[in-house]
Order: sequence, then C-alpha cells, then structure tokens
Amino acid sequence: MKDITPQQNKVLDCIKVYIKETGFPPTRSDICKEMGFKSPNSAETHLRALEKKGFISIASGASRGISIINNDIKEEASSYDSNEYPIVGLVAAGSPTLASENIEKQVNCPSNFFSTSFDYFLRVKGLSMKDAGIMEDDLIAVKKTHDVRNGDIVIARIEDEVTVKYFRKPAEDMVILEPANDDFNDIEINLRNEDFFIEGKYVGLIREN
Amino acid sequence: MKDITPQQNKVLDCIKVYIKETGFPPTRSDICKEMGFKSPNSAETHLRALEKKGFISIASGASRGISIINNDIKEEASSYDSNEYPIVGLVAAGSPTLASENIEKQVNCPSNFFSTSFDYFLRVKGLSMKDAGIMEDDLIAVKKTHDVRNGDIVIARIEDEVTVKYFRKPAEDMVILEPANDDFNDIEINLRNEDFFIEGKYVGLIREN
DNA sequence: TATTATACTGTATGTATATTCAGTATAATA
DNA sequence: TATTATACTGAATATACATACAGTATAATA
Repeated sequence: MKDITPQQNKVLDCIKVYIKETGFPPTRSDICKEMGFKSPNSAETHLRALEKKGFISIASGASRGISIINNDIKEEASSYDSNEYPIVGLVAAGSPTLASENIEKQVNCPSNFFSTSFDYFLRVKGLSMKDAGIMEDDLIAVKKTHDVRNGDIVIARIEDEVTVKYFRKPAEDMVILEPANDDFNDIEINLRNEDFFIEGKYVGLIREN
Repeated sequence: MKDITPQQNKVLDCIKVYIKETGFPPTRSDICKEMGFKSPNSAETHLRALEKKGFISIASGASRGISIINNDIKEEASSYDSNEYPIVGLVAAGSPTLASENIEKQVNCPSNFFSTSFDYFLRVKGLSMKDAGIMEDDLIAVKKTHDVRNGDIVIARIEDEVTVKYFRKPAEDMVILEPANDDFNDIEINLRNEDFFIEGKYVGLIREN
C-alpha cells in the first residue's frame, strides 16, 4: 500500500465519519460539503486516489458505492478475533437455514475457538449420538462443507429431515449414517433414489448447562 | 416496537446481508433482485413498513439511504465482555491449581458464555462421566465454589486425586461420588477420616475436536 | 526540463434511484 | 360488513449521483 497524503486521509476520515453517523456512505457531493470543496470532481479525484492506494473500493455505477477496505493490522493480528455466530434449531423439516426465523440467538465466540473454523451452531435434538458424547440440547459447531470423510460426524439432510450422524460411504452410490446409540439403527441411503444432502460437518461442541 | 412479519424479517435480513457484503445499503431494485420481487414498489412498501415499526430509518431523497436501527440491548449494554480463561490439566496428583506450570494454555471466551459464570477450564481424563456426555479431553467449565447440591457434577479432590463426578450427600458425614458409567463404581467418602475437598462445580462443556 | 501526482473549480450528462400513482389479492380486524 | 395491514405487479417521473471533460495551479520526481 502506498502512502496516503494528509488531505486524502482527511477525506478517508470524513467518509468513515459519514458512514458511522448515517449508516451509509457519502456521495461525491456529500464529501464536498464536509470538506468544503466546490466541485464534485474534487471528491471524485480523491476517491480514485484512495481506491488506487487500496484504502477504499468503489462500486462502478452505484450511488454511494464506497466501501472502506479494512487492512488495519491491529484488528488482523489482534490477539483475538471474535464473531457473532447464529444458533440454529435442528428443525425437523427443511434444512437449517440461516434465515432469521430459524435463528434462536446469536452467540459471541472467538472464531478460532475450535481447531477448525465453523459457520454456525446447531442445537441438538434427541440422543442418537449419545455415545459420542453429544447430548440433547448441546450446541454443535458446524462447518459448512461437502468434503466429509468416513468416520466424520456430519450434519445431513435426507428428504426433509436434518440429522447428525457418523458418515460412511461404502460405495459410490451409497451412504450409511450411523448413530452412536444402540437404541437407534443405521440409516442407509441410496443416492440414486433419495434426496440426500450434506449440510456440513461437526467440528466442536458446547454444552451450556 | 411492533411485531415484524416473516416477510418483513426476510427483507430486513437481506438488507443486513447486503450491507455486510458490499459495505453500503441496497437500492429498492437491489432488494427486488435478492428477494425475487418484480416491482420496486414491493421493496418500497416493505421498507416503509420496517421504518414505521422502527427497524430501519430511511433518509428521504437519498439513494441507498437505509440504515439499520440497532436496538439490540446486548450490544448496546456492553460491547461484550471477554476474558482469558486458563485450561488446567486434570493432574492425577494434587489439586488443579492455577499455577502456571499446570496451565495448558489460555482460551479467550465470553464471560457470559454459560448460564453461570466460571473460573477455569479443566481438561477431562478418562471416561467415568461418559453417560453424562463428558468425554476424554473435553474441557469442563468450572466454577470455584463449595456450594454444591445433590445431583450437581462436581470437581472434587480426595486425598491427592482430582475427579469429576455426580455429587450426593446422604448424611452429614458422608459424600458419595457417582460416575456416569457402568464400568465405574461409586466412591464413598467418610468425611471424618478422609481428606476431601470440593474444588468447584461443572457449569458447561466445550469439545474442541 | 518534461512529466507526473496532488489539489482543486466549473460544467455537463446519462443513468441510477427514490418515490408516487394505479391496480390486484388475501387475511386480519373493527 | 367495511376497513386496515400485508403483499405484491407495473408504469412513470423527477432528481440524486456518478462520472467524464475542460481548465488552473503547485510541488515532486525523472
């Protein structure tokens, strides 16, 4: 990244302040008002300079299409990078979408909490994975992926049912989902006939108690 | 604040996602694309409803003049209060002190992560609490306290051994520690003869996997 | 010395966008 | 039963905005 000039820095600041105060980026004209410029082209050239130097990006054609590029080393290297993660209920029918009506609440959690990054928490229903130490109402950290191996615990959708099980694929067109509980039976899926989908895999667990 | 309808909630979500992805709010037309509407007026009326109900504000005349009104008490009250918590190994001999030689590492975790506040994490050894869903190498959130009730899962020290078990106190001078695994036996402690100490109680669990 | 980057004013223009008006339809409420 | 809120299509329009073009001026490079 090239050096920013004092004036460009002022413009960048003014954009940041504008966004903070209004919730949306300024127009060229807004920047002129803030900075005291009399021509929108003054703002335009500053914006282009800031874009060239990597401080902002400008969406072409869009009004107010400025977005701040955050390469603040502070936040990058920061001891710790936390995020809000949604808790999704294990809805009996339909996939655990992240649409807000399915979201129980948001939990703040360091993003590097588990060895693998993850995308959301799923609240477990039932005891089919009891022997794997996954109990009712536990929160499973789920990483959205289709890349699962034999033995992984996966979050899968069969027809309209979402379930958490051990994954095994003995043949190209067959998947077996194994519970970790003697009271439950294996689920065999013929990939030719059945609607089967891997939502993601289990990468960690939290029990709130 | 009035109730939001499911559809309005979808629109609100779609605005939030758009802002998160682009850095600036969507136009009516952008919302139509995201939601599948065919008329910008569909977006307009939803926006007006969301404004009326206090979820967003709309800057008149400005393009992309939508801003999300954040009345999330969580975030308002405190940006969020996190802490470094030590992970202590369940050392076979001696209590799990917080002396640095016993600390495996520090984990950053919101302090309100579990329903009860806690003081440290304990790395579980063995499978004596397997049926309670507590597996080898799990991290137990421990609250230092002596106030434990029958049925609580406690972290106790007997002589020089630290263990995690269900707590039961059938008599004034007697404590029974019950494992959650048929392969293990109850431990009866006579408080008159034996050196027994409650380190704390189990208030949550994390499995890193 | 010629060139490039910075830092502006001023004007112009196509289009991106908000916003209104006119309808249709359904469900909830008074 | 009339009314209001929800949930849309479709068209029209004034204006908000990005953006290009034409200049002026200064300081820093090559």
